Amino acid sequence: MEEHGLGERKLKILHGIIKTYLETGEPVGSRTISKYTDLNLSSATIRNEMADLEELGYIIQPHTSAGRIPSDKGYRLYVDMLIVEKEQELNEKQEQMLEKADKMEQLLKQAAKVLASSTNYATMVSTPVNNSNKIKFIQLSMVDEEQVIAVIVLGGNVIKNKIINLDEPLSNENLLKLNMLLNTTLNGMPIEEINLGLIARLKEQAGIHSRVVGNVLDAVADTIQIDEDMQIYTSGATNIFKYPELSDKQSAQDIISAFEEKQQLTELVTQTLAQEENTGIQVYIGDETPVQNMKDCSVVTATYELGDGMKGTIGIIGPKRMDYEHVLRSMKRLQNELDVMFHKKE
Amino acid sequence: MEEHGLGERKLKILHGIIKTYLETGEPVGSRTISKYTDLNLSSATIRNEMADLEELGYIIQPHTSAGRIPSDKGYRLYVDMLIVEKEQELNEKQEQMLEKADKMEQLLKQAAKVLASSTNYATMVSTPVNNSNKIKFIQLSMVDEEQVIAVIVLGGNVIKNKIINLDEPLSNENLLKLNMLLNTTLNGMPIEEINLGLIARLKEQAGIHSRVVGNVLDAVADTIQIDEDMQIYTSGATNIFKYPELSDKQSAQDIISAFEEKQQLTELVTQTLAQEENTGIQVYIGDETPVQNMKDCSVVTATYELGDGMKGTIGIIGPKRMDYEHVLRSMKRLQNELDVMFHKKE
DNA sequence: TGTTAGCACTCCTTGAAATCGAGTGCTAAC
DNA sequence: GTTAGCACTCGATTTCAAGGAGTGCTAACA
Repeated sequence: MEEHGLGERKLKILHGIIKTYLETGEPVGSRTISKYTDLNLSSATIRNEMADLEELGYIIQPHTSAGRIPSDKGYRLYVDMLIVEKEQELNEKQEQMLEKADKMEQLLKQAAKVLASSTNYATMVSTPVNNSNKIKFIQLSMVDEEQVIAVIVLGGNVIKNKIINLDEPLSNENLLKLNMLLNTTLNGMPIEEINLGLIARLKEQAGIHSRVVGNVLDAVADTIQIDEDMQIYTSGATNIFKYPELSDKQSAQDIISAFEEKQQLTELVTQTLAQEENTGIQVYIGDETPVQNMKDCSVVTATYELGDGMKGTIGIIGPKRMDYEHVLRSMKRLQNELDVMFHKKE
Repeated sequence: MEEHGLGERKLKILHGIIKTYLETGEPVGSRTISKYTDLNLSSATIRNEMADLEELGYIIQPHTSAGRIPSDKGYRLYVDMLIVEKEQELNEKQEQMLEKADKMEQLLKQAAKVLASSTNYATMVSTPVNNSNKIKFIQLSMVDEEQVIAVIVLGGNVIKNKIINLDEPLSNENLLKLNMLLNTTLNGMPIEEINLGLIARLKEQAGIHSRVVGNVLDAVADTIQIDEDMQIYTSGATNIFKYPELSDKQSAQDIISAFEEKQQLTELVTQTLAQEENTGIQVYIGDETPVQNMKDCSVVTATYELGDGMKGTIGIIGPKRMDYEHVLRSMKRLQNELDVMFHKKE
């Protein structure tokens, strides 16, 4: 994690300050710490240590005659210690808090809701996306004289469709040929290998019918390529109003529009998925966050997996004085639960 | 609309008060009206009239020494007048503000966004739902030994799928039979006619294979029935922060969670669609709204149609001092635009 | 040398009092 | 019926004083 070079005592004091501040949201003074910790030191001594901690950048004094609040650096140290500590106690007993829901979509929505209400922060859950997925099934069928429907199933049973409007008739015979061609060529193929070159070759092989066939192939390629199908479900955005430091108009507006417009959350997910961490859990404090709108918050993300290279992200957004302990625990639990659920379902 | 029995002059004064209040959001005094209107009356006279209007319940005095603000009743009168007035000028020239987007989903999202940014209110757009839709195409295909995919296309090109896990193998022959059966029976059938009785009859006809076949049929029926597929897209929820009267924590929280949880919006849509209005545009002021969380707002909804009985809803949520004129105009325009777009696309 | 008591000082918070001003209702005159 | 004039009301804003939490520093203590 990091060299901090703080003595035991300074560490304890810092810990005390952060812990207290997490609860109260008010700057914490020397007297409080003096009584709170088991150090048996007078407030004066604490004051001296605090002065040091401030100089080292771990805490901040909002104004001369106020107590201290943690800086981002302080939070960071605290969280890092916490993560180390928590990694020990793996495989914690996990209750089943999620009812079974037969649709994944429902399940994830519910997960977000449960997480939000159990933490009192804003949450998001993304549907899993495939960085490297394979085509499992592909088929064209006539709907009527003017329309063909393409159905494609990817690994993880992701289904994609497209209705293709024909501008000239396509014989049953040709449809059959096309289906054969598509199946022999594309079946089992990872989608990232499907590119313009391949499509061109396919068109060539399809031979003389190239105009209609070409259109159909283009449509198919298009359908596969577009992977905007990551959905993000959010819940508890209004929880931020529980924290005065995020409740002023500007902050609230920033955070909530990030939640509504989803664009920024998508980036957050992408970035999270890209980063390969051992535990799969990441904590962004203040400016560390990839989402500019949330620079006054802390963001905790976790990755869950489905196999087949499908991965999704869970996220919690709250004030910097977040109950990191609880959040990390909840995260880990949900992460496990999702893993279990999805592997059961396969 | 309603008997109000107000004289020309009182009406003009009320109109002036509302109009001014819409712009400023501040209680409006007699002097302002005296100067604003073309009545050429002194503030004293206006004051007398105002006292009358207050007694009649059209305006309210927040406290003794303040100007007047419109009551819900006042707004109602204003809006009703406006609607009558606007119905005259149908078929107004409409600009194309929406770029073509080939996916309906994209189109609707964009519509919400455009509407939000052009009005500065919060907006929602629902995807169309079918009260009475017909099956246009239905097909089962083998994905592999253990899975069958059902693809169903409804009128309006709504596509539904379901992957069905087989617990015992299904021969190609039987699959073929099933497909034939499904097509002869269900094709062209309105979905509301598909019920348990029909399914039972189908199962009977399918004969001896009843176990596998039964499961498949159940799954198909299930897929069709579930019409939770109405999506609601929202935009500009944070616009409410532009209006101080909706910016306090409680109101903001109420409104925004209604927007996030969608549940209440769904009810709003359902209710709107149920109500058959000539123009398709409805205005709910304050307590009139079906959504409890929005009782301090005005809600304007409009219905758009796709033919085939597919209908969707557009909604605008803003403060009671909404620019009704502009909103009604925008609504009507968007309504038309959507109609045009969708009918073009068929 | 590290710890602590004591004290002057800072500066935010709270609340009361003073002031301001927009707007009213009423009366009397036109 | 309309209007000018005036006393009055009452929320909003500003001002000011007190209160108090917390600090930094110094000097004494173990």
